[in-house]
Amino acid sequence: MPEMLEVEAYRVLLEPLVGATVARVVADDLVCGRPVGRCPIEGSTILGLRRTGKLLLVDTDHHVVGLHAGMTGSFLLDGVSAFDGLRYAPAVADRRFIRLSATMADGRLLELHDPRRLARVRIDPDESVLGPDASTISLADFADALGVGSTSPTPLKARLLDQHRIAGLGNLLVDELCFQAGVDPARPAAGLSPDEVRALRTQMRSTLRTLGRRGGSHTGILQDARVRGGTCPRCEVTLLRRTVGGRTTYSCPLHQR
DNA sequence: CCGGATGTTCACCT
DNA sequence: GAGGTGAACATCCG
Repeated sequence: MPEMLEVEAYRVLLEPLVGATVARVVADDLVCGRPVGRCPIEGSTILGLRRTGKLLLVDTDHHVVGLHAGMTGSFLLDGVSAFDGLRYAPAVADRRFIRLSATMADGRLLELHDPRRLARVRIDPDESVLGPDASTISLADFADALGVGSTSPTPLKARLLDQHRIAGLGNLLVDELCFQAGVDPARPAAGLSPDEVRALRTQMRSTLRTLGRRGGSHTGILQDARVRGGTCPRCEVTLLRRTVGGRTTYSCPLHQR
């Protein structure tokens, strides 16, 4: 599930916890791994919730807690998921996969559900390793992140997925945005013209806004065609299926150049 | 049974 | 140093 749109939904879900004091944290090896000793978050008061890219940041009066949902993690507040009522609701009901429970002093309950155990919880994470958030990155920083003008052969998609350069985009969002922008994700990012860079950023913002409203990363126009032999929603030709930037990539051979 | 999946990290190559 | 590849994590789905 989680690319930045889903993580933003988690942030909104958990926002009401601002002001709450954490009474008790029960977790497996994700956080406060030692069986003996207290979790350093117990007794802390939540001051705010932020997000950079796919990282959800909980500011408390003692520490910052970094919550990363990995590939299959989602959060529940008093049993309610951020996706309840939405079209695409991950199965979050299986209690076997609750990896962390945090009880507030007022009785409210925050839980992390994560079948594949790819989620991570970090105390005082190093936020400086993340690039600017994709939804707010400036044009200059965007061009910088792509390495425009350099001689690097690295494909556009690899640059867009690189969380150190731009934070928040995942495999689905990148394919969707390259499709919408009509750009081949395998092209060297460094070779994009200034006009293309500007257009790509505009498309990125619009894709994030549209899919965010619609319900997440998997609500793009390309989503249903992301199968072997899938056809372009515009041209009807068979989509290209390749590995680009280490991830399975679908693109249209005709209108993405 | 096998392959692949929305993510990250690390070892190991070129 | 820069990139790429494959494995690992644990589970589900086609």
